[in-house]
Amino acid sequence: MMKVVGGPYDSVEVEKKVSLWWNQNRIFQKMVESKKGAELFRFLEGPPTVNGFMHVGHARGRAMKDVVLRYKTMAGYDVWRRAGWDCQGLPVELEVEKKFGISSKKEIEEKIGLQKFVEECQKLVDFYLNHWRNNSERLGLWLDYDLAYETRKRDYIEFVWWALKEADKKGLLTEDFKVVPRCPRCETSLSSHEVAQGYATTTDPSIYVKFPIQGKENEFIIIWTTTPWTLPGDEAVSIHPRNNYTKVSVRNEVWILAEQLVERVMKDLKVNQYKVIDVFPGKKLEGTKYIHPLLEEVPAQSEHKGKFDHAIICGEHVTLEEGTGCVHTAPAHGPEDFEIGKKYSLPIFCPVSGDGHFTSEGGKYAGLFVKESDSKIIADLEKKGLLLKASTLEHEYPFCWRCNTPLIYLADKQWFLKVESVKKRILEENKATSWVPDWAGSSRFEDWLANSGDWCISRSRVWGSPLPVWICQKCGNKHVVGTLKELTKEAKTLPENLDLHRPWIDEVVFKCGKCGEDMRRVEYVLDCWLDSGVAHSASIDYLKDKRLFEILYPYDFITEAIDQTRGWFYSLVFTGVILFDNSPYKRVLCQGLMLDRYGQKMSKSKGNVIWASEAMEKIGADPLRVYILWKSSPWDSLSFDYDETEQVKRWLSILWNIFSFATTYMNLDEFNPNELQIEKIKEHLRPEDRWLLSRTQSLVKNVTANLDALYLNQAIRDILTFITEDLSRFYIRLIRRRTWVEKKDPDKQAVYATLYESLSTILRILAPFAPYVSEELYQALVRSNDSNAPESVHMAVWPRAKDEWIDDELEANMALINDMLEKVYTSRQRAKLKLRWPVQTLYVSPLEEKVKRAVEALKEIFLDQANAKTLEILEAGEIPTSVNVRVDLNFQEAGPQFKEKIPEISSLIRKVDGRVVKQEVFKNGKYFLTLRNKEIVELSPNLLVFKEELPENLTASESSYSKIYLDITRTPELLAESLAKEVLRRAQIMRKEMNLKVDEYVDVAIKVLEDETLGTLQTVKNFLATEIRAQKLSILQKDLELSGEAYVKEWEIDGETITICITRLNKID
RNA sequence: GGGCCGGUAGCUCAGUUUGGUUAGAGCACACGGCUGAUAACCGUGCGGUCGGGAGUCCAAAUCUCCUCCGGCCCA
Repeated sequence: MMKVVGGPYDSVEVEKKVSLWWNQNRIFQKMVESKKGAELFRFLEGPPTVNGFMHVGHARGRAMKDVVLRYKTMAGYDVWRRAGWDCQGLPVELEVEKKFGISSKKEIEEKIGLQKFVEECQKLVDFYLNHWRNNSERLGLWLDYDLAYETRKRDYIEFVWWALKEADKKGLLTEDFKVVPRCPRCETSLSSHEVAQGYATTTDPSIYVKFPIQGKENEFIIIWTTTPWTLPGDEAVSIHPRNNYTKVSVRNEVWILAEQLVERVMKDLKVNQYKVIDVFPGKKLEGTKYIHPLLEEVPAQSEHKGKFDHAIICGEHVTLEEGTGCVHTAPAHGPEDFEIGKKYSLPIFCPVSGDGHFTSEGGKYAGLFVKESDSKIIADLEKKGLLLKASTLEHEYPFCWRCNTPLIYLADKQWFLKVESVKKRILEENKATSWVPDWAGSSRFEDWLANSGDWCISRSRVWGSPLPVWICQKCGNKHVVGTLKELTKEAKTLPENLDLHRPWIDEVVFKCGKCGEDMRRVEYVLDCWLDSGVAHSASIDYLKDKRLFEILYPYDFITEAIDQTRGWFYSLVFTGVILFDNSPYKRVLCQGLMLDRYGQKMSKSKGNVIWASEAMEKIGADPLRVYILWKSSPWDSLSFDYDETEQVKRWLSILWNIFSFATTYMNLDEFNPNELQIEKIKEHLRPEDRWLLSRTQSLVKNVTANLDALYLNQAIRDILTFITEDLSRFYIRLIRRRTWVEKKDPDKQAVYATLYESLSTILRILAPFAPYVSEELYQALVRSNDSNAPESVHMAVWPRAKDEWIDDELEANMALINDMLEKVYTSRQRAKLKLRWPVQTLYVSPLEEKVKRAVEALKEIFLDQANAKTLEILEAGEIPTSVNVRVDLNFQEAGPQFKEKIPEISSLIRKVDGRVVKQEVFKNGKYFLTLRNKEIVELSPNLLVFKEELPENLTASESSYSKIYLDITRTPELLAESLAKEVLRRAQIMRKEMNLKVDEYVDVAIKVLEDETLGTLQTVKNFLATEIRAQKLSILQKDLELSGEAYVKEWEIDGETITICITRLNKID
């Protein structure tokens, strides 16, 4: 027996029920089992950082993953879908710091202790990991969670080490300087993210300094700076190669600066008399040497004698918005300075230590805090006559977000993976990768790759994979550890039960192979992007057993948000090429970002974040998924708006109601889908049935193609349109009457077979998008009848489109019929004719031949839906005989052509029967008129105007395909039928209000006031009795005798009061 | 400053690859209708300088150039 889908659609309720059922019956495991041995589809899960909660943006990416994986599974693949979690990194540390009420690395070491701190990080990760797994499962994302990989696990870290050792063998692991923003008080470096949140307005010195040009008397290059303390570290002056520079004569001196800035600088320096003596492009200055302005104060500078040390160099980064266009360059104190310094092989001279004090290399300033040195340096410059002006400036400068200390940029030793030698391979591999959308790979990612520099992989933090590098304290010998085995075998001291994290790993000491001294670990941890970047192999036990690697690598598919261009997409391809010389992924779906309803980025500080758990509780996982997938292309940004999810819920409700309708009647009629397949009842299929079957197959075809192309929104949109337009709006409405027929009528059986076929197909293609509701409906419609059917819709086979069922002509004809029906409704509305009132005749005047064929083929549907008795199909361009057609000239067009002949032509053409002219014009494209002087005039359609004069009983409307005339004459028979339908409708409302079963019989009495009404109703008594399911039907003029079970209601119909009384026959149980 | 994405009705989006009839949907709003699957649904109406400017072309939302606004990434 068909299980009936009842009640209104309650997504949350359905999902609770289904997920319980899934768990109890181990459906996920069974699904996985059932695909063992099939062709593999290899998916690599990008591990979410398990820090913080899952928001709807995360849910979006996870919904996309799930759609693809479920689809591929149903399509017959054995899908590799191991879950993974990114556990380490700064965000976890920051949250733990907050928990302890501290805010710097220094405090971790001094107040908490590394061990306690790391243990707390582990606990926090446990907490969030649990949250993420629960919410992912609630969302319906089916991954293999039990075997999930975690970047904090021993085996995982071991692989990261192995990868670094491989990189080292290839000469790609190096130590180098990097300029990083640093808080001198917390003694820690800050990430760019941290820097961004600490900008504030502050007052700093603003000084102009003259740098004497070597070998020239009184010639200077003029620079401007707000950080005098960086002058001891100055190594060069940068100028823009393509901007013009000038030599300006001031008093007895020559100054060099950018042409464009001369006026402004002179004004600022209060120099009134000057003369520009030369103008030339900056490039010409390259290599010009100057004397370091603090050479005497900072003796270490005199050792810098390279080709470009203390020289003018060229840099595209030089702007002409402030200063002099000549930029003092200290490679150790600015990222841009550092970059250009490397290009010109300048020394990375950093006379400042991590706490912001000058070291002994700072000469005269040794021991001074940088900010305190500013005034001393200014005074020294003044003394030497090199200072042009010292004032102050208000500007934006970054401060430490924790302690509000101004940040300083310092060069620091860090570890890098070198990119140069592998870049070509990475670019090649990226070209071979399939990106959706294409531009994400071919433009955006390629641009990033082409411009990427060496990857700084070291972090001066605690909670991360430790850098596996040990350095000899004496001779500087370097030892990179690649495996645990190597560690345990070769270490000189090894703590018991070694945890690979800090602080335990820091206790491991090696003996130097060269000099025998102790080797200690370099106290860095690794960038967490390196952790996730090796997920391609670290997640599958590569070091222990390569079998999985051999079948999985490279993976078929990954999908993450567009911001992973610089993150995971990059770290994957980088490590893949380094280790295995190819990219770990073949295809990428790039996801857009999730914004709030106003298009603003969601952020905690704005307070506009929508958590996934909240959304799922509020609207349910299915509606959330469908909404997210439906609203925009996967790669476009999406503004999340709760109000809009209502629409999606309504659509799913329609689906639910369709099933409610279908299962109710199928159950009532004991329809058995297994006995009655389409093939068996083929000859009873009506055109609308064949149409629905055709539409269903077309839909399957489109959805499959869109899923293959990863146009997920197109796929779900097509499904939703089919459900609302084709099924609900059209087919169900059309076949409703056929389901009311008693007994096992083949015409009704055809409806059921058709509906069953279509609905069971829809469920399967909807399953990846809305897994819960699809399951619930599948269990009711399919599984309740067929114990041989797959246990779950997610174990069912993806439908293959049956081309032989697709009838393009039928679909096109039906579209034409619908177009015409719209016009009928328009006409009815104009004539104030309710659709419930039948009309006698409908004339169709097709404008194209195909319309005629469509109407002929689907005449019955057309009449039925239009509620008309007879249909007259006219020839193309023909007009019903009762319509008078008048023809006249289009004077605007005809005037210039015929000029003085116009009056005659006009009077002649008016006398002709317009119908004849119109038909002639329609057939031949022209009409010939003979004038009194025998001249023959050719009239083309654009010269003529036709005016139809409709008789009172006709109303007309026109579409691009046809013209429709409706005969609205109301005969007594039509009036009787109209009245019957009015009464019927009200009786049906009453039945519903009485909560009668659909097929329950009743007694009915109808009281009318007018004799005429009584007579009219008598003529349709049988019709009424059948439709209301009245065992006894009486139509009276006297008062009704009421029994206790009777339900009575008075109605106003066309100004007359009609009382309907319905009596229940069966007792209520 | 560079790269990429987007800008179409009050709102959310199609359409742009490949130029071609009157630029389409849904929501919202107004009016009307339908209803024994329906807290549903249907019709009609209202609503458009296709961000702006210039160009190419018989023809531009669509191609080219410039420009403005928003977003992401990089400097």
